[in-house]
Amino acid sequence: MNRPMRTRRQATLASLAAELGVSRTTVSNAYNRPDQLSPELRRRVLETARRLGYPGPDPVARSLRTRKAGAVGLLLTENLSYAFRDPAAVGVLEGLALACEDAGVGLQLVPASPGREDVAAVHRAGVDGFVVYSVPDDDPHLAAVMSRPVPTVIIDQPQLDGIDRVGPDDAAATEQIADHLVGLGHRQVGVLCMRLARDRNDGFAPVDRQQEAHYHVQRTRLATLAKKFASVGVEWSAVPVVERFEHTVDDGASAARELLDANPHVTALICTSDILALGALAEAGRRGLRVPADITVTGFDGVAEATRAGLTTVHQPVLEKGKAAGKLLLSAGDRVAPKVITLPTELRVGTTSAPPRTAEERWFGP
Amino acid sequence: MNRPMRTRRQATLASLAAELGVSRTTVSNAYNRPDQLSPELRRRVLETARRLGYPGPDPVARSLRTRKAGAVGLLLTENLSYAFRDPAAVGVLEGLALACEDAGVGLQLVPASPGREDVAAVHRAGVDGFVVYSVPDDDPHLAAVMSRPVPTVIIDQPQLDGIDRVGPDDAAATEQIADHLVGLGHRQVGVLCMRLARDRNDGFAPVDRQQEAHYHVQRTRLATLAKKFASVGVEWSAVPVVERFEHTVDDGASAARELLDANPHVTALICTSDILALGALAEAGRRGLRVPADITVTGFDGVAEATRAGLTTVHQPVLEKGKAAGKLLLSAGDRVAPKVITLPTELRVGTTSAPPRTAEERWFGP
DNA sequence: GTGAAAGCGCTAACAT
DNA sequence: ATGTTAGCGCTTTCAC
Repeated sequence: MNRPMRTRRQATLASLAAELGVSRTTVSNAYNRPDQLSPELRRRVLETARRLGYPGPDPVARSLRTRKAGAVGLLLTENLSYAFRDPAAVGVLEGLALACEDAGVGLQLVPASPGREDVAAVHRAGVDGFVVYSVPDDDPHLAAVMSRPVPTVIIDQPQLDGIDRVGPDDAAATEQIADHLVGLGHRQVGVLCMRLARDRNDGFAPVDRQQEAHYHVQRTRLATLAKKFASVGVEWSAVPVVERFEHTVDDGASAARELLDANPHVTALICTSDILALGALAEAGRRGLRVPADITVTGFDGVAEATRAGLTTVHQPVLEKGKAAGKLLLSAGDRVAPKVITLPTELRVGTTSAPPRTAEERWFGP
Repeated sequence: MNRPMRTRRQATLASLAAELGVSRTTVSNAYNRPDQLSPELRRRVLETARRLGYPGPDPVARSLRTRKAGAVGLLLTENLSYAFRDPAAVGVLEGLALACEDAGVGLQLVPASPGREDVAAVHRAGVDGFVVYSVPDDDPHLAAVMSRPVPTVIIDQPQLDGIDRVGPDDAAATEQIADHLVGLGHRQVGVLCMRLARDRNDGFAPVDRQQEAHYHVQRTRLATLAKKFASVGVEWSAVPVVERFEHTVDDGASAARELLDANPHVTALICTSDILALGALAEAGRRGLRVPADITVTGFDGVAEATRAGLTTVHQPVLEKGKAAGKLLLSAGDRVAPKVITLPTELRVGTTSAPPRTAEERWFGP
């Protein structure tokens, strides 16, 4: 199994053909169309190839000629460490990888961290299409992807005219949660949300920042909450919304702390992701608040760990989302009109939501 | 942001040059070496490019010319669903992705499921090198990778002469666990291990199968256990070893069940992975066995979930493993002799290991 | 069943 | 600062 280190290929299809005294076509056929030449000749070709150390047709040259790279790119403008630690993201990745494997094409993670403004990697990626997963609408990498003449499908966000997209109906999903909370009687609520824009803002997010959010998913969820609560007389501009740039359980906890320190009378913490909610749960415990007796906490996504924790949340099928995106991309040639796939969501009421305590209960115990 | 659907590029560097009345070099320079031409001319080039819908130099053609694909391939001969559900594997993937991102190169998952004998995807992948993660030594995809004239580094297994490798010292790590168990006084032990070969065998693995295992990691761990326990008088051929093809918590549980049904007197369950150990823990609970009072359970890997469960295990730095592999691969040009990186492991004694109960205790309670 | 011709689209010496 | 030349290694009609 030993292998010499060489940086330059020594044998090519042409040199092999010369050595054998046959045409390049024949050698090419030996690899790509075995039925196009006699078994005996093919055997000879392959045998000579081994002797000369010819590793078979160069994939890049082949791709140039056939105009197929045999891979799709994945653009993920998130810190990889967070992406791989978020079960929802891992689920999407798994589904996408599955779809690619089924089709026998590679899945290439394109290097594009949020900080790096360098978009060259997108231009250099030898892929037949892109899947873009949850990036802000003003991301330069996204613009680079859009400038490439290959099919693209976007997962979750942003929503772009004429571009295939797969994602849940965020407004409807958020309504499910909001209705649940409103029904329970919550009026003094607080919100923990993910990054709203590319600039870092760990703290309260005023209404204008909410409305101008470059992450469509967060914008929609907040807007829907605002609408729902306004409809029962809650003045949204008075509702505390705490934003976190990073998406970790610890950030969820610190956000909850910040919110509760400033608004101790809040009866429900609405989180725009399970990860943040898990952190909120931890912080509630730390403060000696019982969930749901003293405070209600809800999440979003329905990841396994949240289910185990009994979190009230809206579940969305993340694996299916990745799979659907992959399939959509790989069948892009067959279509002409852009396609949007909306995935079903389901409210899962767990053990972290209940009616708010009354004022008396709050002072004198249940 | 709308974009026409076209499958064939309409403008090329050459046609753009013609339109502008300049040479192709100049256009190329406009993209790749801005300092090689006047800002004014460059502006004109880019402007005309936009007008003609020229998306910039074709990545594949550029790769052919420069002999750089700008991506590395990852060969993972495991069912993706299991790979993405194993925290250790996800950690490796993350580390590798991080290293690639740092270097600005893509990371391509090469489609190669265990079942699929089709090796073509390996030949078609336009990559500058491969990382191979934990595959059996007789895997046809591995052979295909080795036949390609690009640098390769292997994570964990197999060990191949002349090939870069990064992994823990499995023998030493296993000794740490074995010493711990032997020291506690365990002599009647059972083992739960992962797949030993490409053929499915969910059940007991006789000694010869253990010794002929195509997965070097499992082979080493079993051999080391055999040696250690033999040294204190335990007849290894009498030690039950249960193998599982799939690597899930449920499979760990069912393996534990199978083992304990046949060998109820076993005082310790040694698992060759945390995932299997987590399953064993669950099964112990189901049978009403207290851990560690009634039975000791140990794992291998030291993933976060195992730590949370208090599992006694050997920790290995999975993230660093992936990172190291990536760096090694990306610096392969600088070296001539193959390099092997051995990562440190650390015994982490948790709350799942204790001395075995004596015979009396077993009958009359503690 | 086999070969000749014609590029795929680009970059990198090396001139000028 | 810009152009000329010479391929990178391969596949694919289309003849024979």
